[in-house]
Amino acid sequence: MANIPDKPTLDGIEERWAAQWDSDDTYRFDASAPREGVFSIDTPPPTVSGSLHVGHVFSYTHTDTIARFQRMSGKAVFYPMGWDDNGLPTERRVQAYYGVRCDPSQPYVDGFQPPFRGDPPKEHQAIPISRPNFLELCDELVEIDEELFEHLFRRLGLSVDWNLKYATIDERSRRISQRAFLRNVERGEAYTQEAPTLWDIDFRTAVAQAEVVDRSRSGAYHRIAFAQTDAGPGEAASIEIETTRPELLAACVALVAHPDDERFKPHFGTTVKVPLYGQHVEIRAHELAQPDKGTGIAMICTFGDTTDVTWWRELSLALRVIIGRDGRILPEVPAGVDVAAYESIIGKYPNQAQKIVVEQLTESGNLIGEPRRIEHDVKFYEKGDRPLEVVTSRQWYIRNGGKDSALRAALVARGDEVTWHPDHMRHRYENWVEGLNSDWLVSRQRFFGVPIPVWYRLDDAGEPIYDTPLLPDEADLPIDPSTDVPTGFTADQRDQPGGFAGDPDIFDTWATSSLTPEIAGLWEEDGTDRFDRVFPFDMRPQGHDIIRTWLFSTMTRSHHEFGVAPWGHAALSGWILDPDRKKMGKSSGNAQTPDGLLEQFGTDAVRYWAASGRPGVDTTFSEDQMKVGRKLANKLLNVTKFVLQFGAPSGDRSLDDAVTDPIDRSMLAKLDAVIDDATAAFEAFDYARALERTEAFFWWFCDNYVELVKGRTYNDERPEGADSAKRALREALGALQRLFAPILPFAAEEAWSWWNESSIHTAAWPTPCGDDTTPFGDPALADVTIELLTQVRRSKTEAKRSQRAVVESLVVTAPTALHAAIDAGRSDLIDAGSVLDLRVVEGAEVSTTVTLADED
RNA sequence: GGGCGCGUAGCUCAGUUGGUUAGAGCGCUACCAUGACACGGUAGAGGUCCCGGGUUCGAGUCCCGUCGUGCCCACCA
Repeated sequence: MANIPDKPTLDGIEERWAAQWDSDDTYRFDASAPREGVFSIDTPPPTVSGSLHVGHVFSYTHTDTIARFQRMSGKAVFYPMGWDDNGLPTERRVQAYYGVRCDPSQPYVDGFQPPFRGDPPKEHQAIPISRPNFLELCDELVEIDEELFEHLFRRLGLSVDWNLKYATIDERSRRISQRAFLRNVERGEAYTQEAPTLWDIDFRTAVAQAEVVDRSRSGAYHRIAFAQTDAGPGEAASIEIETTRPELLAACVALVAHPDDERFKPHFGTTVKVPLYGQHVEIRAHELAQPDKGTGIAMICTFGDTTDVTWWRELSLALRVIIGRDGRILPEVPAGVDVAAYESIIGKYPNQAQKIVVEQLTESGNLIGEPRRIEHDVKFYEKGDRPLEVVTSRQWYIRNGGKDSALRAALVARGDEVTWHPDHMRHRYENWVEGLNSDWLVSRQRFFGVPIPVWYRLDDAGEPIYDTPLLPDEADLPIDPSTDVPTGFTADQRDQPGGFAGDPDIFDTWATSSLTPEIAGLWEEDGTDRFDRVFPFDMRPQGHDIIRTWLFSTMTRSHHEFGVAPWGHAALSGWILDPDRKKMGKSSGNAQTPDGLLEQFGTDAVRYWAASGRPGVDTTFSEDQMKVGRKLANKLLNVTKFVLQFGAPSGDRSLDDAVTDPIDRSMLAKLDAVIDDATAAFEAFDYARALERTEAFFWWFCDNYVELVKGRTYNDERPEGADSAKRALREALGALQRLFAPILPFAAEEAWSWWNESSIHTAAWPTPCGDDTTPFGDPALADVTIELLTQVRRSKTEAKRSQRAVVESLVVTAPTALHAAIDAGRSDLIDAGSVLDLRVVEGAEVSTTVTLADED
């Protein structure tokens, strides 16, 4: 065709084809397709917090290969893109970018301009601004970041339908998030409760179990003597405990030992006096106390850790709270605690208070021996910098089986409705669900997020009545209870006794992103039947690190709302490892920028590397693999040019009639097996296997088959043979281009465009030429001739001669059974090997004798 | 402590119901300007499949165990 360039090149094809696909709407979802004709993808909305890294390129490429395969297989592919922009990451980025911080007590400033737009100097003190001003800046920055993300994803060639874009903070997401929550409230699946929870003192918000991580920190065991208040004659006068948190002595409410521990059995029910602070606490028994830990008896404080919470609750202990929401020791002296001693630690952070308390204990003689240094794991918020504290606060929860074994079992069973890729990832899900010990805490004391859509009546004293929250009508969603007024009230009743108050909190990010199927699928949005056409989704792609958060929370919401799993397949991507086998990430400072890689190697080359990582397997970052991908894409262009150059076969015959040469039929039979394998692999979400099979065949095709038959295509004296080869070459080429299209969308489209009118990405997925009952040819036949060709090549290489060197005589020894096969490739072998004389003789083993002509 | 992976050529990895002489790419070595491709081509060297048992006619593949390595969870007085 006329469109073949003289010099095929990969340079610039990304911009050209991305623009073409955009203007042609190549990837637009057919909204009229029936459910069974749809392949729907619950795309992970990336956190928009500044920059993309190689991990994004890796996992999004995997999904895209599946999307492209399904599209070519005839499905209407529903492939949306969302931005997860609500929540803490955005707040943090806004603070860092503009040099501000949110202070809800500040008044709104109309037309506020931040002091900086990007990179405030280090010494800059963040200026406090009102919540509405802060939210405006969030909206502004999110828009900038989202443009960068979209640009990269387009450059990466994702076949997303960009008309299906959403953001987790946009109006639709807020409406759906609030609607789903209100349904949970109505059905009793969501509830509010005042209880001790893990609390980040810097972000000043509660955090959920799923967001807690352990980090190793150094600490010390302090052995402390508690005086017994009612020791009998001759008994030890004190009981010693060990603790890593002596600063919590003032919060001590009991000591606890195991009920079977003979050492302490006599003391259960007696009391001791807490050093320094003087409060009397009882010695209690509880199964959770471990005889082999420390001295075998522990102090219970309200609250040092989550075990304390359990003890406090189950033993019905008193409450002595000393740590405030800002992490400092509270000014109020707890009941029974010595005022003078307590005053010395008021206002201190725990680590500061610990120093003071240890000094005081040393002076008082209650510290036994030297503190013993240890390394131990401490709970942190995954985004936080200081250890979590336990703070009592009122929060909203959604039931997730953490406190209900029947629900837990039901959610585990939902996991069985999903096909996991790879299968072993299901264990991570089950493991997590079975290990839950609390409900899902969804409220956060933050600013940029979906508001919790409830108000509370205030009693005559102005205290909220939490038991009967005031709920909005669904028709009014989304609402913001801090500005909207509940039905039956007027704005001037806000925060007045007898009036109402809005819930000040927002939802955690996961509470909204757990609804991505509903958001992308327009669940119960007016004027659309979209949801019925896409839900349950076919595919949920995501990283295995967020099984416990995103995957599980989505499952929970779908279980409550619809009673089904939200997708049929969950495809888990692995990590990127740097060459030292460590996880690559921003934190380790070794992340390559995706833009740089795409620029340096080309998109297809980077995608090739990504697609060579097996599903769910951690994959080494490898520029070498990208070079291989570059080479492959380049080869695809060049072999296309070469094959098309031969021209089309004459006549208009069927494939079966046109391809007469057994060697050609053998090649196409081999191709059939590849098509079958690649198709099965893609259907099973194994893009890597599909690529591997296709690639292996492709190189065999280029290096052996094309070399073998090219002489025949030039041979005007054998038009039948030439036509057979040309037809077979084109058949294989078209199939190969389509097999590669999901992985190398740009090179495949470029090569395809030289001889086809419409996009390869909407072309039909290739099907085999033959079938099981009537194979198109004998796949092994061509191998016989190619083995002989290889031996001829070897002779030339060993003689250090050019492959073009003339073979004066080639004598092939082979058993009679192979003679027919050798004969089938005889003329091709003579052409490809530059053989003057070929003789075949009978012999048990295959061997060749090659006699090269002298050099000129 | 519990769960789940992984250990095959110098490197990165395939190896699908157990079956002739264990594969690929990169790298390495030697060679080749041959009708598209030097971002090319041809060929070569290179492996006690972590180790030890067992099942089997036959084990890289199945079973048991050891070691190494990674992730998740629990415990963290």
